Amino acid sequence: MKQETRKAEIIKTAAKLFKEKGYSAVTMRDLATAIGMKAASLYNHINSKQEILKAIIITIAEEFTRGIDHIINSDLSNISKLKEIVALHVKIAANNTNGMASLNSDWMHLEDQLNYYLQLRNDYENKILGIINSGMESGEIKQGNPEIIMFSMLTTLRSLYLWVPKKENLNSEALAESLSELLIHGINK
Amino acid sequence: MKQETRKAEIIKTAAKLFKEKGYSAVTMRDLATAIGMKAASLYNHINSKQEILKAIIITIAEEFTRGIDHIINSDLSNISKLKEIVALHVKIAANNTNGMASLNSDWMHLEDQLNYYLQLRNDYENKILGIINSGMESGEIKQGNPEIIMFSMLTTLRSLYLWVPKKENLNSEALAESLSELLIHGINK
DNA sequence: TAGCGAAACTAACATCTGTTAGTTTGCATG
DNA sequence: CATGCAAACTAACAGATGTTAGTTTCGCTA
Repeated sequence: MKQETRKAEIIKTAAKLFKEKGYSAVTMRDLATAIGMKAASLYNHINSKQEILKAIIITIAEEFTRGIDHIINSDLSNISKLKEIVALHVKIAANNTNGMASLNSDWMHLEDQLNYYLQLRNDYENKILGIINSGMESGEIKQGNPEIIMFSMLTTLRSLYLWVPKKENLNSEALAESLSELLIHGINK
Repeated sequence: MKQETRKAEIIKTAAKLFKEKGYSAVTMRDLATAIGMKAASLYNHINSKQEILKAIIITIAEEFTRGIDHIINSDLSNISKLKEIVALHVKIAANNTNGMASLNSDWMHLEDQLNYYLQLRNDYENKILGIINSGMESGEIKQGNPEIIMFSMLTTLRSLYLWVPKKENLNSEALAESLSELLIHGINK
């Protein structure tokens, strides 16, 4: 097996540029320059611009899927499951800030993989909804509109990539703890 | 004064397309086709693609600025001010769903107006931070990291445009009420 | 040392892009 | 009916874009 380092470098650099300007506004010449080569040389390592986007987004989406399946299959309480979801998002956002930006903002530019991505996202949201509903039935969670709760929680978590890199002094565990506390108990004294 | 309807239609249609694919991926030919004219004809009404983006984003950003200044200058409690901010976001998101998408996702493609936009956004965030800090001092709000609270609240509110249009049966007042309750008191029973 | 292969390069392509110039159309007013 | 003007059109531009073809470079192994 050859070293995949060059391909990995291309994908990593692309994710950084996609975060700054979005997929459509980043050209293959931009990407090549950022790496220090000519655009045509990129094609020794990748097949298309689209393939780069797919590698970035699908990798993370599948990571989320594996994460939530593990949480769902645990025997934690519903509130604890939600806390684990917060921790999952904090961890992925911390490890792959740039990729998360593409997942959030450039998924609509997926071509062949668009339907697959949408399916993963839909399944993910339904699993969270299931936990919230179950928590309401068991009395752990206040009655309310489960979709509003999921929306609020998930948009906060999905936007973590914007915010995590600014706070390097705060470690992941502490951030996950603060966020869980906030989302579950609110701000009211 | 001539009728501004054609220009307004161009900006409104552009906002819709920008929401779907992002500023960079929407061409002037796409926009013209969506309206039912040729690309060159657009220039009888607008000066550049960039001007359209500016019209969309700066209009909303200034609306937020006016809104928060009004709230800040009221004599409401800090918690009530936060509730008013929620209502402000719900109202703007409901009235201008497509424009909010550009504000959130395409602000970095502003050229001349980029610094002005960033200044408005920064001022806005600092005003919210001021309310949260003041609420902690007065004992209305639990001690905690004010930036995490603001981040969580603001990312939820900024993403409302993704979600409001799906829930046409829910009116703005009810949504604002539910969201306030959720953000302030959390989900814990 | 010869030569093989990976990975860089130059050159070019066909198409798309924002925008301008110049022309035509058709309605409202004299 | 004549005419003036807003707003549409066609044609074209100069440059950017993703990608391919063919060539060169250079370190490793036989």
